[in-house]
Amino acid sequence: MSYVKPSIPKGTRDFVPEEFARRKYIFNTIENEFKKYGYKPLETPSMEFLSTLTGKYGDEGDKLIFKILNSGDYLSEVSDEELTNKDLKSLTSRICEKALRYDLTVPFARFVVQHYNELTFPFKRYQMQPVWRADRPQKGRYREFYQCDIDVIGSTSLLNEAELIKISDGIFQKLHINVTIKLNNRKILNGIAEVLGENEKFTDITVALDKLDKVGWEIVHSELIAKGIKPCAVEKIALLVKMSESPTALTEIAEFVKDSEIGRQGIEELRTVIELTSKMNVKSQICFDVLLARGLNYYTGTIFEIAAKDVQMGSISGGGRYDDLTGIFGLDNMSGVGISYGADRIYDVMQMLGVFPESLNCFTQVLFLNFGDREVQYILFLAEALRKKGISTEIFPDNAKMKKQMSYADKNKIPFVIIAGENEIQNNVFTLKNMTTGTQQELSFEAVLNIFN
RNA sequence: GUGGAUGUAGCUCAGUAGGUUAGAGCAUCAGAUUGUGGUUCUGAGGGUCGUGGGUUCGAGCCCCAUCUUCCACCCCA
Repeated sequence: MSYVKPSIPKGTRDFVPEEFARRKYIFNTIENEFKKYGYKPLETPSMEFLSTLTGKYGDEGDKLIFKILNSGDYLSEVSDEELTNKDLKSLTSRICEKALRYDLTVPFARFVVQHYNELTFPFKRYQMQPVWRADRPQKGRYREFYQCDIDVIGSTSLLNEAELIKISDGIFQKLHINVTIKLNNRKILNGIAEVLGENEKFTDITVALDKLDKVGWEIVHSELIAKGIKPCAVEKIALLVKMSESPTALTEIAEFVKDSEIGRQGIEELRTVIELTSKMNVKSQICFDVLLARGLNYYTGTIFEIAAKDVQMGSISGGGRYDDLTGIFGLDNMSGVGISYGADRIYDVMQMLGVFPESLNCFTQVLFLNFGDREVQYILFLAEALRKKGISTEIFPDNAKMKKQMSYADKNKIPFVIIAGENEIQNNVFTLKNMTTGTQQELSFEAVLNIFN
């Protein structure tokens, strides 16, 4: 008989009960914080039309979208000519009309436009669902992973930005992760490009600068030259890099872009956001970083990125303001701002830091040992009474050896075991054993219930 | 998509220069202990050495391909 070796696709994972509990803890913490600020839940389907997703994430992003083959005879409409030409772009659009979502923001934009008439603006929503990327997996990078997004759309107020920072701060405080919240504004970057006289090379410059801390100035320098940036502009960029490390970076950059209208606007916005958060009792470190660019090309204003301080891991959170994401679906003047938390990376970080509460390993509170049919009759009422009080209670299903049953309790980290055999029935009591201390006592029905108050 | 490493029991790994029946620890199961787990002792089960080819009298070890996982780049959560 032949069988397939059980395995799952690259970059996907099973979550065992203990992992699930820890993940749930992260989701709950995040969700509670979202709710506090009046964000409402939303879920969208795993798949969207491929046309909804393509063109939103840049060329690199488009390549990473998982496509879904049409059902049925999906080649019947395709001509032999198209097949032999092997033009992937036109061919995939013919045989794949659906794709797995790549993030939660674009489906959200689609949702807002589609349900425009039913929504009240500003609309605040949160969404915690898996997304899929055909990336090559590595540390902190999966092909299926969960994002927790909040967005507010239909408001240009910078109070939203400040609130998102405060929410992030609250979440990471609760999860015991020390973070740096990096802040920048796309308008400042636009202003810089304008001042440099390199408007059309804007993306090239920001992308090159974004990896400065990783690869160093030498490599960034040669990349800028290679992209055809004028030498005098490259010199100014070098100056900019120096400024970025200065404690008075904001003032210096403000001076640098003072001749650019949009640049000044960016500085103004950034100052407002920082001013607002300063009154919100934010504990995490907030820092302005001109070099922060972020790839997703729909951002137009504030951009955020959050990284854990004490461990080596890519950013665990990122987001920004987008002025025209709904435009592509036919709805203009709908500015939004949002941030996305990567649950899986947060999990990895917490695991490395060892900051998960110990209590998450405990599922069942009480285990009744099983000594046979008559004894089970005797414990049924107590088990029911405990469950009624909300205590997770198990009755061992088989009349197995006591050693096996005790061992089951031990392995499952069940803190209490109730032993009720012939002796207990005769005296109308229950023996309650505390598995942590190893002590046990005989108690009446009511006395047991009182212990679990 | 580019470059580099990796793959031996459920897990972590040994495996000497290619040579008979591939090992250990942990985990699992059973017993020591017929109403007491976590410690200890004894024993047992479990591997077509990632997969497919090739070289060789002979391959876990050498060669090729392929897949997996990991790391860096690209990009990102």
